[in-house]
Amino acid sequence: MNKRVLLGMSGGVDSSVSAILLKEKGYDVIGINMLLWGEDTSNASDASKVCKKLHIPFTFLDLRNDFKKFVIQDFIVGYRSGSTPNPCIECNKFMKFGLMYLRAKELKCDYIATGHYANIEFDEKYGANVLKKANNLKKDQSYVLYDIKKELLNHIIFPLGKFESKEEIRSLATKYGLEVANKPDSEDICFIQNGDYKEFLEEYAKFKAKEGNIVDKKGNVLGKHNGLYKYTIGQRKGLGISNPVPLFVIGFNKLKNELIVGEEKELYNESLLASNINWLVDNIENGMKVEAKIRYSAEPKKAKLILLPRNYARVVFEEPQRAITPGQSVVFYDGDTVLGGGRILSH
RNA sequence: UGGGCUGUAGCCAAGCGGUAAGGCAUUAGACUUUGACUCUAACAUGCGCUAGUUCGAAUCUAGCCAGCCCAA
Repeated sequence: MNKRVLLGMSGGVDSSVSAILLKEKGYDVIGINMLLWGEDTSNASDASKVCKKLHIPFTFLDLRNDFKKFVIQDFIVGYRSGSTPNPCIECNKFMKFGLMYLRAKELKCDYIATGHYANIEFDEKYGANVLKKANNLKKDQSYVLYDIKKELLNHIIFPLGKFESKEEIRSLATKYGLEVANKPDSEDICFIQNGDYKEFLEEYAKFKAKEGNIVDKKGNVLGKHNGLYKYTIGQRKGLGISNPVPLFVIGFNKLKNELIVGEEKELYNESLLASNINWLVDNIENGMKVEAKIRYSAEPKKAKLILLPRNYARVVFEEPQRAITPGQSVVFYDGDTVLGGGRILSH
């Protein structure tokens, strides 16, 4: 009997091609579309059309309440506390590799699959299935997957992980006559339509712009800001201060409602403290050397890992890192293998 | 109303007779399944105003205006 797979389908090219690939490999595929936000069901109907074309069953899940509870709440709380959250990580943890997995078990599926760019392979060194970077490093999404449960690694398939280019995937979609072949890649935060997260916070979470001072490290007032949530560490745009050299946000003072700015060199720090560490492999040792990646689009950098109680860790880099930002995640790699990661609390 | 200094884009600022550097800010693209960073492009027919000298003036001269400083 064929193995059964529940495939998350966004209605885009990637997940649609994933359906083809799984089917070709002989899996019994069930397509599922999850509505996370808003009223727009066009993606669901795109996904449904693809399933129809490929003769696979299609199912639908309205997860909007859970999405609000797990992802949106975290996003809002993050900004309220002056940090910069990454909602994609929460979404993967709770939605795609949380609730969708539960649904898969209900449907008696052996695996779940998504169109993420990452690989899962058995690795001798760790004696288990591990999460690895995608072959196409430009599209690699292993970073946003570090917070899933380790046990799931035995039940996930990423059909696109081995592809070297997006073009191959699009041409496969064309070859099979999928209408979605030329849909643009999705970008930006999915629940924020016009790309303006500040507006979202103001309208949905009732954030109010509260004016305060922009100061340097010594406390000299350099200008005014209009709401700390509009800024993140390392940000340069939108300060409105004339200065011989560019100024960047280097910190916040929540109590005084002050934005602290400084020159680029002041953005560098050589260690960070992270909490809520999730491990995807077993053999982690205190003091071990890893490569640590501090944001989605950063290069992993050599660092030493110091394990602390209660799932905290300190990460000490060989070279100072630019703009270590509370709320973002640090993900640990051993070459291509994701060891785990956690949330940055401070530098 | 004696003396001195300054006046170049939203801000800072170079130029000191040969036809307006640069930085910040801003805007538009690129990059990107987070926020940022980064990259590319755009941004003063005009240099406080008016007259003059000159083939040619932001640059020299005169007057005026504005601001600052020193002395009364």
